[in-house]
Amino acid sequence: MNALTTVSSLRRCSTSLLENLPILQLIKQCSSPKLLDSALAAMVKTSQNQDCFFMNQFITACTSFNRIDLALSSMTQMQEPNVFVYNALIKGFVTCSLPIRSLELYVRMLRDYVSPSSYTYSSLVKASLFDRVVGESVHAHIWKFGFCFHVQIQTTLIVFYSGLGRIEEARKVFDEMPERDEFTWTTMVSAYVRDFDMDSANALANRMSEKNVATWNCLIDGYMRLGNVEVAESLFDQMPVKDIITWTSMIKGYSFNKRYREAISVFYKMTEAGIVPDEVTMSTVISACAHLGVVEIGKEVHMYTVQNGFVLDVYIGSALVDMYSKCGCLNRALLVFFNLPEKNLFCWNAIIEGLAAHGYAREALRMLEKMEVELIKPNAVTFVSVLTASTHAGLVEEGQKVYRSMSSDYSIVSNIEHYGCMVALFSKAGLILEALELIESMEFEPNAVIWGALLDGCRLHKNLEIAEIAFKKLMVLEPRNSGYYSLLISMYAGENRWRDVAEVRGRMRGLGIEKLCPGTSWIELGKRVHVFAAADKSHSASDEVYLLLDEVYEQMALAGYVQESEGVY
DNA sequence: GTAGGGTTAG
Repeated sequence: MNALTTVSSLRRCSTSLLENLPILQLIKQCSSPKLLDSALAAMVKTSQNQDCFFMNQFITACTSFNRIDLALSSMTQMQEPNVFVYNALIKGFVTCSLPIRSLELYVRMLRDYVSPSSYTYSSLVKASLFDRVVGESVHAHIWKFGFCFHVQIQTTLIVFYSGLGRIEEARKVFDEMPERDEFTWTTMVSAYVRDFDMDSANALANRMSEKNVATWNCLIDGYMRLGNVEVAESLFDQMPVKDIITWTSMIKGYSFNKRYREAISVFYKMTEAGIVPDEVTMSTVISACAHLGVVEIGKEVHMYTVQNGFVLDVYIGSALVDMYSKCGCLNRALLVFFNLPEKNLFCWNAIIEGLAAHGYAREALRMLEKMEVELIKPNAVTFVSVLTASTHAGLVEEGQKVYRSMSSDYSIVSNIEHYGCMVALFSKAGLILEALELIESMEFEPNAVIWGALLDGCRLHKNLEIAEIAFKKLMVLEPRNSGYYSLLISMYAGENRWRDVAEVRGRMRGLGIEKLCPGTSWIELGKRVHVFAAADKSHSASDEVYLLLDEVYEQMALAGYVQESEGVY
């Protein structure tokens, strides 16, 4: 027997296998989107595609593989689809983010005289979350078909109205319900929390016979979001039962309020209390470490996730990438990034921002290309990173190309940050007029960052004329920022215009503006963070630091670095 | 006989 006959006999064999397998088993065993086609073929062959029970199962399977097209076409072949078939497909459209199509199918269902069930409306309310009028029509139908007292449907309606910010409507639904369960109460409390109305949220929560954990959690989250950490803390202490969401909400809340140390300490307390954290907790903690720049703790937390078998999901993944790159460990960030089993937009943004921050502009640009190849659509944040990197590296053409592709290929509208990047890119490259033109083309008012970038470019390229224009604007926007004065003073001094120097100095004095307070950097040694400023001699720890610094300067000089002393006045 | 549906942490 040659190879060809072996294959064809195998084929025959597998076909008959398919035919003999009970159809339900065949559908349930579909482990890939392709197998759905053979399952359907088998059903059509035996006319089982007319069976509503099987079709319901089949459509559900299609939905899980995102093959809603196949589900629809197979349903169209049916002579008498029943409510189960319609419901499966309506739900399928919602799951596949095609809400309008689910509504169209609903209309067809009514035309076919198939009576909707409560399941139909659960899906439909979800489908109408995007539009007020649609949702209201669905609500009307819910009344018309007698589901106005159905607890679960009414609860979804509360979600619907509160999502549109129509809290009074949501409350009306709540009040009109003849019976409510725990979910209903929590949903309504959560609606008030989302509306930042903690008084109403509290009042309602206190009317519950016993607050459930979800409600407590909801309130904690609300107070944290409003910056009321103390109340959140007291709720946390008061509540009788805490779950993982409670602990994670506290960690998240502290981070939200920039109290990262407390966030990390809650994490340790949680583990000491024997509560096992999950992926959400871990990514939150890692991100707190990133904000603090505490790489040692970050590593410890990273180790913890590895040792305890956490799934390296996109949240933990992007948090780790961000943490390592913010802590200066770009290599580790890259290592984590390339080993991620799944990467979403956030992971890509984290690594691109990391590369950009470390000055690897070309690599950041390459990453953008790679991400496009992997069909992840970049967003506005991605472009800010790439453009910033291009600016720092002076990659004018590349930056411009990326900027153009942002609007033409991705229809992303430039925000003020993108303009800021481009103005800086042009200014730094000496294309001062292009920068000015871009500023004038903006559809919103340029801010101080933009004029500041232009001013800085003018200093670099000695364009006093436009520097004065930028300075004038900056005097309106940020008249008390001493940096701009210093910049202009140094430019006048460079051209020996001492009278102008004196004039600007006089203005500074007149306004009582102090000299620029120096920017600071910090470094983590062991588990302590040390803060440095320019020309800082306060580190009495040892002279070694300064000796090392001298050596660094020397190496830099050897590498061809010329210190820019101009402009220091 | 079918569906697992509404609340809280990214």
